[in-house]
Amino acid sequence: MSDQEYEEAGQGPEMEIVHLLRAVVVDLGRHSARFAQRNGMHPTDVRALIVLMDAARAGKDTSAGQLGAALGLNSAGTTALVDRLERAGHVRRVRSERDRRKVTIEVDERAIALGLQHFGPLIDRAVGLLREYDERELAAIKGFLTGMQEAATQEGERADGH
Amino acid sequence: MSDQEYEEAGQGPEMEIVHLLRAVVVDLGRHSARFAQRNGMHPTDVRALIVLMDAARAGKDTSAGQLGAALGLNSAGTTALVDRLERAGHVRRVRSERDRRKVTIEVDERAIALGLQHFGPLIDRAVGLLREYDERELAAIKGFLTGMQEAATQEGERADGH
DNA sequence: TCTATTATCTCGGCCAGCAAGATACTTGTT
DNA sequence: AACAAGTATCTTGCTGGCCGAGATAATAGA
Repeated sequence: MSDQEYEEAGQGPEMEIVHLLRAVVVDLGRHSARFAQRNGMHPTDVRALIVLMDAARAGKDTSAGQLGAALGLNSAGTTALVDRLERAGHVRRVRSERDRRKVTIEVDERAIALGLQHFGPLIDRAVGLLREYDERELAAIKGFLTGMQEAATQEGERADGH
Repeated sequence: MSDQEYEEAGQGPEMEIVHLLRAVVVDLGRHSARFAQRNGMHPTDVRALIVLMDAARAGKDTSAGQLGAALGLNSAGTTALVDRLERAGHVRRVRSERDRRKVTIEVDERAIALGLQHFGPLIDRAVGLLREYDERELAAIKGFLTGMQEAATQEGERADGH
């Protein structure tokens, strides 16, 4: 981004959308934070449940180590996280049969229901919004989001020296 | 969201975009977290700088209290936050002339340069992506993001009992 | 002036996460 | 089988962000 482009930030139609996306990220973050606080959880706990439920939807088990890696926690932090979630009844620890060092984390059905109760209305609104668009418009939205996702992950790899 | 809709989650074209948006939020969050860690900062510190720079772009001063309120911190946490940022040289405390109780927080030019260095490439990619779309497609992207922002904030108010 | 209000800071404590090491299990080698 | 090395998780002790309560200082109204 050149200095000149920065001077114009917030003015062009493209920059307006960039700022809008950032605002959406912030506001959705706040939405998650409210869910966390309302249920006596921390942001990390919510992120953990999302990771676990994503894996479950894909039909995969998640071990404690995988969960910690996905969240960027070390082993001690991961143990503390799972302790909190288990104490709150949101997940269960299950020793793996094959490799008895492993602990797979299972999400409790009530935690899923709790999440649906909070995020359901927001998802409904999103689906309702998207139903108003035709195929070309949906492709544009999808293309932009996909591009931003790639950019966000690639920028990270680039700057990390991978 | 009905149970039936949940069963179908991830399958319809609308739900695909919903999951995509969530993934974008997560990945952009990670991108910010990298910036934070690379500069010895915490996520809150980055959020604070964004709040301060947004206000500055709008031509407004930000007091310590306003900053804390925007981040959901109490006064003790806000003081500690500004202490950290000031110690790192990212901001300056300036006593207001009119109301000498107030402390306005000014962002140092080097912090702005640091932010541009990190987020600039990502913004460039976003602008580049958006330049490929025509007006109707841009309107669709903008409309969807605006709708999601409204939904995220309104859901919060609703459930908070406002 | 006296009181109430507002803005920030100070103090003490809680708790999430880290670093280092312990424990338990698995795998590869002999 | 026995031993060493590797792997997954847990334990311990500590750091530091944030909170609650209260102190300090400045402004505003009667």
